[in-house]
Amino acid sequence: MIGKKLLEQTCEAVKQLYGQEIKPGTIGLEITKKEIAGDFTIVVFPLLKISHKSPEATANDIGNFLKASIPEISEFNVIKGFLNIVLYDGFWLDFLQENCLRSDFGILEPRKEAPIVLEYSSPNTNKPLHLGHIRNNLLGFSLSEILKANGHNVVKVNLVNDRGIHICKSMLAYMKWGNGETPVSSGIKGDHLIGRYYVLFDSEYKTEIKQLVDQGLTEELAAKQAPLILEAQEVLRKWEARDPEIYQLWETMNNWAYEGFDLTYRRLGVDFNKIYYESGTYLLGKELVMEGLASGALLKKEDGSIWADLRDEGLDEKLLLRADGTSVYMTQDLGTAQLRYDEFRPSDMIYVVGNEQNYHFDVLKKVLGKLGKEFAGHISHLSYGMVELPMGKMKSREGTVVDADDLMDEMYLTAETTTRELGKANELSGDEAFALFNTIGLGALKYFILKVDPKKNMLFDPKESIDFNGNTGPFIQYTYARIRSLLSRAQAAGFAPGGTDIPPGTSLEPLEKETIRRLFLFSGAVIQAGSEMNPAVIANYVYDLAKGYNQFYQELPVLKEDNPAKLMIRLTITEFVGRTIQTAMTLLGIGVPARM
RNA sequence: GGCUCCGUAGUUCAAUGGAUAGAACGGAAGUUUCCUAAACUUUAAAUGCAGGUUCGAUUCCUGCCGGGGCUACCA
Repeated sequence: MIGKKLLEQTCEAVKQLYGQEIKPGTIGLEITKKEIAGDFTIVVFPLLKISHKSPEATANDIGNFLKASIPEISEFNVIKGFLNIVLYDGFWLDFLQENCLRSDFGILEPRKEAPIVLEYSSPNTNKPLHLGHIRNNLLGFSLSEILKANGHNVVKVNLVNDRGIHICKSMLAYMKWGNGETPVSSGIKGDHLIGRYYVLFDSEYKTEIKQLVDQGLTEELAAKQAPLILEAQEVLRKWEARDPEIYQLWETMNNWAYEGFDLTYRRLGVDFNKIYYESGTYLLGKELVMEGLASGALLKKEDGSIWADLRDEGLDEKLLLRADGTSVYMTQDLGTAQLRYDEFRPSDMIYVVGNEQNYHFDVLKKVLGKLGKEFAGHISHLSYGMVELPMGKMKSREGTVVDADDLMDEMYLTAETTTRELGKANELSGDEAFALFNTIGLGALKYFILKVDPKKNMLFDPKESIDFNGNTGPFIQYTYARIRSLLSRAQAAGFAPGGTDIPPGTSLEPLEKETIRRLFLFSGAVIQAGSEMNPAVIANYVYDLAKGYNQFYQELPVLKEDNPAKLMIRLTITEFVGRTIQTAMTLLGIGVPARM
């Protein structure tokens, strides 16, 4: 509001003073830096060409104009080309009183418009979820919350890769060496049990390759001719032909995986509105490919395989259907996209997928475009960086994968140990303690992942583990718990935050005003996080808010303040900060405890 | 090789082209008869190299050096 007014009036000032129309976008409006007197700063350097005056003179011109036209402005100062504007404390008090009790502060009303379909998670059924999936799931869930807070209607979808050569490998290994083992008989979580057979396949396969190489074959040839891989391919063909025995085993093993995934998802706190299965979409993909072939958009090679030629668009040729008629990853993604479009008529389709698949999504969009799908232009890819370990990339075959379930177990244990060491679990019941350790442990993990810009690779050191002090989830949770504690004391003493008792004309102390200014910035952070598809914006915002409040809390008495007006202002700020921390953490998918 | 992303304190992360490059951890020194010390305060410490555009560059452009990813009839 005030920001918009400042920009508009600055444009008006330029028009009246210098006789030239400019767009608001050409002016830089910022929050004044902490060390400098002021609330908002307008950078006038870009206007010098129009004003033909020095930076100082230009800033003074505009400052005088704004002060005359905007009643909220009490004064201004100029440092070089920076026009620092100071608002009356009354402006900040009004803002505080109007918003402190709103549960929807910073959140936009849902709009009635076509939904955004957001795909995330996308597991393979041949192995359990790991740290990379955790980043994916946390980003996807948080992004959905952020988009909703921006007024969008969001449909969260999961696409399970339940078919393909990878699951056939697990199945083959199970048929050969499984001896009828089940999650119940072994006591192993279903997804982990399947993962074992995938690993087993891989090691046996490697052994075969080595033998063939010893017999004189090249590595490449050996990998193609090893009996196990040929058998796995045969399993895939049988599966596509709906061979009853194979099909039944496939259903059984996939259900093991789903049971395992459900537990992991529930614990992580993520969910979906709809789950797609690749087995249910790849046939539609095949149809689309055949249509594309008929229309001449695609081409068939001599061996019968079908391709998209994207060479004139800067990419290469892309296989869409193998010579034996079986489909590939791209085939089903074409079908899935079409299915989603038909089902939801979305305004946009967002895919949360690692940056190693950037090329895949370039190709997907181009192929859909070639097939004449206008929704191809509404596909966007939230491409996130990899999670690296100190040793480098995670490799399932080398056993350096950080398992999602194990990691959550460790976080829980660390939370428990730390809390007990601090003596803060003594008065809790068993259920309360369990809930608290989960909240803290997961909060630490989630914040650790989400505070990093999604686009960037990030490092995770399992040995160093995740800290609970400093710029962390528990730090923010702790700030919240102290606020809740203070608020319940206030209630007991008969004080109700809300600011009705604040006399007009009350002045604010620097720490009070600074905290209110931080609260003021929340709406902008929500909008920025949404438009950039970046939860880290919210994470960094809420850390800054909590950090600032801790200083406020340390330096200023609230309930022990003698002056009733000051007491009310500080209590109201406390209430407002507590609500905003909770809202922001909800956008990240992180819970906050009433005490810790 | 081609395409692409990334190089910021010892370490992990910030910084719509704007003021003196912010935090946290680790290091050094402090704060508790006071609303929860998982906190707060003080302090040392960084933009890979060389050019260019600009009033102004960590940010944009070029080259170099270093690292990741893709370049599959895997997903």
